[in-house]
Amino acid sequence: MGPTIKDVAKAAGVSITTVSRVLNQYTDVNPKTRLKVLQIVEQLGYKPNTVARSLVMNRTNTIGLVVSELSRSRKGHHFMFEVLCGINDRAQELGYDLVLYSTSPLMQQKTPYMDFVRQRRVDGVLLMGIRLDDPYTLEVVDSSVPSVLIDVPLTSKTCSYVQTDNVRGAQLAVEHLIELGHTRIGFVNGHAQAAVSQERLGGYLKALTLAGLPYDPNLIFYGDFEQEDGGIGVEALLAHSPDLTAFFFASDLMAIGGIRALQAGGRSVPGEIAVVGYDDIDVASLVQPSLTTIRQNRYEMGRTGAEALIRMLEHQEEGRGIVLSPELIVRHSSMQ
Amino acid sequence: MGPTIKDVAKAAGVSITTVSRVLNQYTDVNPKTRLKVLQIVEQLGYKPNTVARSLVMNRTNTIGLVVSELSRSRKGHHFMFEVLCGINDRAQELGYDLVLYSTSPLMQQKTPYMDFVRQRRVDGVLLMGIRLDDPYTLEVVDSSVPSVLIDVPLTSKTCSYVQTDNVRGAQLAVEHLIELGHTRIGFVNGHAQAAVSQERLGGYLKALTLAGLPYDPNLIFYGDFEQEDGGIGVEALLAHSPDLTAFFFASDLMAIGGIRALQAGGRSVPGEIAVVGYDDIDVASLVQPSLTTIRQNRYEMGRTGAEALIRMLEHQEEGRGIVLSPELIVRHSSMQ
DNA sequence: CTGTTAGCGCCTTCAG
DNA sequence: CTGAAGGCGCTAACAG
Repeated sequence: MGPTIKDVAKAAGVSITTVSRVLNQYTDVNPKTRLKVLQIVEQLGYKPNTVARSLVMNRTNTIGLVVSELSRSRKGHHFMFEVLCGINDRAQELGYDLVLYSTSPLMQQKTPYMDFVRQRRVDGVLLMGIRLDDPYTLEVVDSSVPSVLIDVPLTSKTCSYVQTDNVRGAQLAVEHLIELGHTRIGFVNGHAQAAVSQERLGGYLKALTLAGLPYDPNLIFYGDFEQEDGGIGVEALLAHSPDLTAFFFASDLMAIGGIRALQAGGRSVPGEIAVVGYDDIDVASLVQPSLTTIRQNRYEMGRTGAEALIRMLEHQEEGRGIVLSPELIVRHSSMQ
Repeated sequence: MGPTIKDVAKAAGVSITTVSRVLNQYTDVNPKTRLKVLQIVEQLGYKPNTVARSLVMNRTNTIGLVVSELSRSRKGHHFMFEVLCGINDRAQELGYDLVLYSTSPLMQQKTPYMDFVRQRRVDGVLLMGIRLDDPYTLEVVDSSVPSVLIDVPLTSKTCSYVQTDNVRGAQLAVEHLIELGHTRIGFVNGHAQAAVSQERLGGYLKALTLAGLPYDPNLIFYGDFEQEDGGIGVEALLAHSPDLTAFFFASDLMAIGGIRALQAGGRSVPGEIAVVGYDDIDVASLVQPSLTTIRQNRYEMGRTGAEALIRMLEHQEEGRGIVLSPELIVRHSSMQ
């Protein structure tokens, strides 16, 4: 293949050691020698072999991104891609390569987290889309490999997390509905094994409490973030409580499914029923009516996560939680 | 870190070589020895160091995915993510790791393709989102590194491509409109430096010709696949030719932008103007009116691309073009 | 069937 | 300021 450090050394008339010194920014090299070496490097088009370097340095300058069910779930598309972009951009800026892995609960059972990491030789790992009950969740927290969890609020010495403030987000959504005069607000949440679901439930309750509204457990439905779950949730909740005038959904996809079901049932949105979603995916502004929702800065979550990981790697920082702010985006689905 | 092959050898009372033989499925090993070694491997939790292996084998079992402007363009999100999933899944099935890189024309100018590949030590590369006039385009074709282009129909001994039949796709779209009785059909194409744009133009013309309709260059507008380009295109074309009754857009995003502009201008879709898009992104079925479009099986493109690359890698297959079939999806935007 | 011997390309003490 | 020597963990002839 290409020239090696040996070729450079020979052509420059110096030892391999000296070339290595020049390449690694050592200062104790004669300026003339340095220049000569750099010249040859340029001329030969020498590129250091990162594999060899990794072997001796025992670090690869590579971080892994582990995604659960990457291609299975449609809900992921909207959320994950931008996080991925953010991670990728920041990692690249900081000089790290990004390797992608998708897992499933089944695979996680077969291959322990540490085995996985040790074999791939990544310096650190970001994980996204994993649930509280996934095998890796605990392993990640306990392991000695620097890791960052996206949307799972757990920390340890070697484990950080990044998420948007879900309590606050849900609170913003529900307070918005309350301000519009709604008092009977249905909540179609995500599945209970998502950390975000628990937090959003907290925000929903907090908003009710602060407004002095009663908590009615019959107004809550647990779906799986997918579009169809929205419709199912709406019907289930309305069947039991026909007096609902507003719905808060834990994902935009569910909100869209919910709106479709409402419209199919002859109820107009926002005329009779107000709707707020969560995420602000691209579609949110394109559907009719356009969706009032809670925006998460997904790209920034990715960037922040990558940066947090690399700081742990390079400065032995301890794990910590990073919480970004959500934002209420008012559109037509909640207009009076 | 973990145990090395040396530890296994010592514990098993054999030489390193023998352990290596067992690990690499050599047949000339005493069954008893093999068993003993495997036992120790299991017991110690030994995992081979892929970096060391890569160094001596001179191959990393890793493929790169180079994406141009990954996070810049919104148009990419919808298309690229599913291709990515397909690539990732197939690569994983075939035992390869996937490393992600985003480039820009500027970066491509600074770092030649070969330098890039040699430094990262990937065995092969898939490229997506690059334009005909991107620096890498030619380099990829000429280079000795096995590569696969997504949506750029160029081949060489070491370079394959995967795409959906864009001539056919555009033809399906336009023929559908013609069958509905339209004879003055505007075409909002993508930018001319995308290979797909040239081909879709070909399909548009083919459909017209086969139907005996005249070709009017004034009915064609070149956008950049983004939503706003659709609106701009529609207005430009209508200003010149107010008699248009149908539009074909080279992307669903442009189609949505176009529909918005038409509606804002007081023209109903599909009542007065019929619209067909391209891609069948998620949103297509959610907008109002739902979008008639040409579906590309993006996931399959990714899988096929990864597989083609790995076949070149493992069986020294020569580069070839792979063309998948598009499909017309009829929805409301073209209904009479 | 198994061990010995050489590296893969690079970094890093340790002596000059 | 520079070179020689050893080793990272693994594979691959080459002898036995």
